[in-house]
Formats: sequence, structure tokens, C-alpha cells
Amino acid sequence: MNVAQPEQALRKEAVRGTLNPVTLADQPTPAPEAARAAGTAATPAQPAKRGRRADAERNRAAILEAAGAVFAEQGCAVDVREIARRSGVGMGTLYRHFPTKDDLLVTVLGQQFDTWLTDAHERASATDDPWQALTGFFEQILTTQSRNRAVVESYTATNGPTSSCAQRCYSFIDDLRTRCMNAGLLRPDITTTDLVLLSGSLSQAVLTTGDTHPGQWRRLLHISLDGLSSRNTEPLPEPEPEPEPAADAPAIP
Amino acid sequence: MNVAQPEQALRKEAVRGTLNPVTLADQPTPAPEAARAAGTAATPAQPAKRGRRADAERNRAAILEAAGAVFAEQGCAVDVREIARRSGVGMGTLYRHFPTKDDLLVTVLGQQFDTWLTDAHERASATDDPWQALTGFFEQILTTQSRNRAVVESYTATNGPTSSCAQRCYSFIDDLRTRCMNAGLLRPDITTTDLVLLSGSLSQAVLTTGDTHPGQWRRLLHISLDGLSSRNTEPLPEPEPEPEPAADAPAIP
DNA sequence: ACCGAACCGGAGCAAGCGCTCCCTTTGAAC
DNA sequence: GTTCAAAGGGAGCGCTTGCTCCGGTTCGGT
Repeated sequence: MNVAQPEQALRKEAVRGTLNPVTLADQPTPAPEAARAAGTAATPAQPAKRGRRADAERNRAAILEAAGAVFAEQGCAVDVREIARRSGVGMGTLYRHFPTKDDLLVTVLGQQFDTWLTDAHERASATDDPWQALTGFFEQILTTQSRNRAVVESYTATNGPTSSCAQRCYSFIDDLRTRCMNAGLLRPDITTTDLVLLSGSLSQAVLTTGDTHPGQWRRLLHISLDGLSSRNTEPLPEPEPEPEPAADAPAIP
Repeated sequence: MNVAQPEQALRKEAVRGTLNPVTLADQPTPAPEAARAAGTAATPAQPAKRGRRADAERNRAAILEAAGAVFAEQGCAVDVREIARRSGVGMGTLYRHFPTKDDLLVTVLGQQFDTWLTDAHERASATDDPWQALTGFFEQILTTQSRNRAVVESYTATNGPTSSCAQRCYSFIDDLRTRCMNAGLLRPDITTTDLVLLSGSLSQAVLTTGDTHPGQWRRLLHISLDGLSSRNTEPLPEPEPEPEPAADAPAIP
């Protein structure tokens, strides 16, 4: 799942230290019924595969909530003990529900991403102005990320649009681009990849400048958006051939 | 030196794990003579304060060279043992020369920054076109950073222009900005802070997209530069009041 | 050639952190 | 109420990593 793993990896891949922020590849909140279908013995489906005890369900929810808060505040690198503490459960409980810290992170970010993308869709279709849809999208994604370290970290750790989450996001951005392009608002050689990577770059600016220069990222965003406008006619440097998205090069929002 | 340290910190601040990428605050290659002046019992001055043994000098140089390479390749988080191995010295030797991993990192990055900034000055004064000087600067800083993980990491870890290194960089960018502004090439409300943070943001893009989309950062740079141009007249959102650069909020190039 | 101070090197310490083991507790079917 | 599989919890293991300790070695002045 992660990059450059040693050779062992018996079934537990985030073996030691390595554990890059995340790899939102599989099961982004899988549909409850499609649980035991494929060979993926991944995180058990969300709403009780077949009668989970009530306390277990409660604890699972508590873990998810605490993890969401802690990851958002402190980033992907927090001690698992902190999450256990905040959710009021022991380590054993936490690890029964999520076999790996990575699994927990993936689940949490997957949920957040789902709600976020739904919201983004609604907003985008609420306006008829393509340019406003695009700028609103950037505004939204950056606002979200300015409040969630884990999202930014996992984004920048494994950029590149792969995985179901990232692909849905990618095609959403692609729609926005097409709308703007048809209206002649976007300079003609902007690719969807440009937009995806631009959002990632600005995300990082949000994270970096968050403490020292609050709100400064809006200025950078404004500058970048102006640079995207069709009023700039000089062609961009050629995009280099993309190195064939490897099957294990995942990402997130 | 770093942020949010516990209370102990007996004299060794990067006590455990914490060790954020860096904090280029003090002694950016201090002048040899001003060694024992202030109370700063920092890294001993470079060229033998008073007769260092020849082998010690050789080892110090080897450590610096190896550390430079290793930090550039693998980032600030490498194991100190790796540096010791690559430079052919033992841990004891390494830690006699640099009392802390952080010290080593600061020294290495400080040197690299010095040579880089000198080069930047030469290039900038070699052209009469202010806009080309500005774009050349961005091009140069990003090219450098695309080959040096440690620089990017330390930049994004402690953004904000403080410390002697960062301040020299800041005033250099300020010169570039003034030249462009006088020539009417830059949109009028661009601040130096905008430029500094923009470079930081793009640096991150360089790091992030380096593996998956080599050279892509040039497109983002192009877009941003177009956004900086005076052809964009719409005013940017107000910059928020900067939170008084704290005495210990350092950064680097 | 001699001597002491400076230097070398790497085994080892301590702490952080992901994860497991195992005994205890509890929910819910009967 | 009884029973027992499922759930709980936390001490502790194993590994990493920054840093130290100390016996042996080497330099450079005499």
C-alpha cells in the first residue's frame, strides 16, 4: 500500500515508522452489502455486518469521532494512544475496530471526503456562472483544509489522482474545467491536472501560513485564479508525459 | 528553539522526536572572530577557533559534505547514523562537532543558503529587465528546491520571514518587487510577503509533484507569474495584520 | 622517541510509538 | 438468572532514533 516497503510485510504493511500519511485507495465507506464479496479482508463494513453488539457500535462511533478531531488538529502523526484516550477506549478496543492506524485514518478521511464532495457538488450546481463555480470550489476546498491538518498532509503525501476518492474528485474538477472552457473563461491549455495540482499547492500554503499569516492564502488563491483566466494568452510550458499512474499511487481529495 | 517544547529542556532542546525540520535562527556561518562574544555557546566557529587538529578538521568537513547530500536526498528526518556512515565517522565524532542533529542541519542549510543567495544576487543584477529578474529568481529557487528535500521541508515547517537568513532573502525579494513595481509590471497591491509565501507554496508543489509529475511545477509557476502581472487590475483581498514576528519564529530561503 | 591532550568510534541507553497478548467484563439470547 | 462468545482495556513487546559514555588511538609539540 505504501511506498518502498521492505520485503517482509506479512499482512501488516504499515510495519514501522514508515506509515506515510495515508493512501486512500480502497473502501471509501463501502456499501454495506458488498462486504465479504472481494477477497479484500479490509476494515469491516460500517453498520454491523451481522449484529454487532451495541457497546461495540458505540465505541466505534466514539473512536471515529475522536480520531476525526485529533487528526484534524494535530495531523496524521499523532500517537494512537491520544486517540484512544480521547475516545475513552483502550488500545485493544481501538485495534479490534481498525486493524491498523492507517486503516483508521483511511476510514476517517474517506468519510470526511464523502460529505465534502457531496457538498461541493451541490454548490457547483447551484450557480450558473462557471467561473464562480470554479472559484467557489477552490475557496471551499481550501477553507476545509485550513481546518484539517490530516487532509492536507495526506493530500501532499501521495498526490496524483488515483483511487476512487481522488478519481471522483478529479472528474468533478474536470467538469468545472469544461464548463469554464466552454464559456471561454479559462485559458485554453489549462489541464485538469493543472487544477488538481494547483489546489494541492495552495493547500500546502494554507497549512504553512495558517499560523503566521491567517487568511493570506486567499491572496495567493486570487493571484493564481487570475493567472488561470483566459485573459492570459501566452501558452504554458508543455506538460511532461505523466508516468502512467501506477496501480498503487493513491491520493485523496 | 522549536515550538511548544515541554518544560524540562535542560540544555538539549530537540529532546526527543519533536525536532521539527529546522529553525535557522542563529549563527548562519558566523564570522570566525565573533566566536566567544555573546553567550551563545552554539556550534563552534568554522575555521578552528584556536588550532583544531588536522584530522578533526577533515572529519568536520566530511560530516558537513555527507550531511548536505543526505539531507538533500532524504529530507530532514534521516537517521543520524546514516550521516555518520556516509561521512565515515562514528557517532561520537559527529556529536562532538555538532551537539545536536538540529545544529548540524542548521549549519548545513545555512551554508547552502549563503551560496545560493550570492548566486541569486549575481543573476539578478546581470539583467536589466526587472520582470526577467523576478521570474529568474523564482525559476532558480524552485530548481534548487526540486533537488533538495531538506530545504523545502525546513521552509514549509517554519515559514515567515525572520532570522538573519530569511531576512536577507526577504529584502532581496523586496528589491525585485520594487524594480518590477517601478517599471509598472507588477500589479500594484502585491506585497513582498505575497511573493515570499508564493515561493514557499510553489516549493511545496515542487516537492509534492516531483516524482509523479516532473516539471509540472513550471506550469504552476507560469500561471502564478501571470497572475502577478499588472494586467490583472482587480484588487486582492486585504492582507490581515501580521501577528508580530515573534523572536523565535525563524525560517530559511 | 615521548607524552598528554584531543579525538575517534560504536555499543548502549532512554524515550516514543505502532501494535499485541491476555485476562476481565459485559451484552444479549435463552 | 444463566451462559458464553464478543468486547474491553492496558501492560508490555519490539523497533526506531536521538544522544551519551568510555576505552582505545592519534596528533603535534618537545
